[in-house]
Order: sequence, then structure tokens, then C-alpha cells
Amino acid sequence: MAKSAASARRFWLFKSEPTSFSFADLLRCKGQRTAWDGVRNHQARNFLRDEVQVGDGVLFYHSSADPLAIAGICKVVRAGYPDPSAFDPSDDHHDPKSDPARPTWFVVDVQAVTAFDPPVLRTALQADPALADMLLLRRGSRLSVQPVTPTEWRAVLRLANVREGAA
DNA sequence: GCCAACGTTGGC
DNA sequence: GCCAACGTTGGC
Repeated sequence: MAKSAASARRFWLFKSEPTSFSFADLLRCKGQRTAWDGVRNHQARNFLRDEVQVGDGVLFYHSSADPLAIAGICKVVRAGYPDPSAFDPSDDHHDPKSDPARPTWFVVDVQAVTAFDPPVLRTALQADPALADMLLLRRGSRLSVQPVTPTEWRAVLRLANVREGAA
């Protein structure tokens, strides 16, 4: 039986500054999983709340870093739920305007799948014709949760020498 | 350090 | 609703 479009696995790219939270940090988390919290942009929030589903693949990108690179792959292990950090006055991402009864901000949980060794450098992405239209590479692209096409996903795995079955 | 690209804020 | 000022992101 053919898979319905609604259940097809989708792919994403999540950005993180490694000085704040790196792929190595994720590997040190219990169960190598964590809530992807602190997203405070409405477009990214909409993806987390409405689109990202359990089983989806995630490219973990290190932004504002040296080197700029995709550090590895995660998978989504829990779909969108309210971001607890928004309700925590001691958290850097606290948002007093977010009402627990009607939360503004959302997270998903991700779990590490594979570290890229070596990481796939931004320069390698830029050199790959299959990635010419990748959102990440567009000038001024700031979206911290962004969709990745299946073609782009496969191209990144190829650059990383990771078999698709392993991701 | 520079600058493009946004997003937010606040006066009107 | 409009828009200027300002702040942030993030690559170069």
C-alpha cells in the first residue's frame, strides 16, 4: 500500500550556536536527547508546533561558529508541545507574555542519530549544485528551524558519506 | 568590524 | 495602519 502524503517523513535543519548548545552537548544528554527549546521566532515556532513530526530527520547546523558546518543528524522523538523555558523566570528565554493556558512558544524533542565525522562544512554545501537552492545558503537567511527537501537531505548524506539507511 | 536582512517597538 | 528607530542574527 502506498504511503499517504500526510505520513511521509519530512526533513528539517535546526540551527544552534555551538557555544550555546553543540552536537557534542546533545551526545552528552541523557538518552542523547533533549527538548529543542528557546526558539523565539514565530515562523520557526509554527514549524515546531504544526509541522515537525515524530520520525522526521533533522540536520544539526552549527551557526556563528568556526567552522560553520552540519555536525550531525538527529531524529524527532516527540512532536510539538509548549516550551517550558518560556514559563521559567530564571531562564534566559523566559517570556512573561507566554500564558501557560495559551502558550506562545513550542519545542520538539530530538535524539542524536549520527555525528558527521568530519562535519559537513558550509563551504562544501555551497559547492554542491544539488544544494544551490538550500534555504540555509540564501543570503540573509535567519530562520532557525527550516524545511529541507528530500533531495537536499540525500545530498547532505552523500557529502557526509552516511548511508541513507543509517539516517 | 561590517553589513544585509529581518523582527520588534513605539510614536503618531 | 504606517513608519522610523533600534536590536538581533549570522555570514563574510
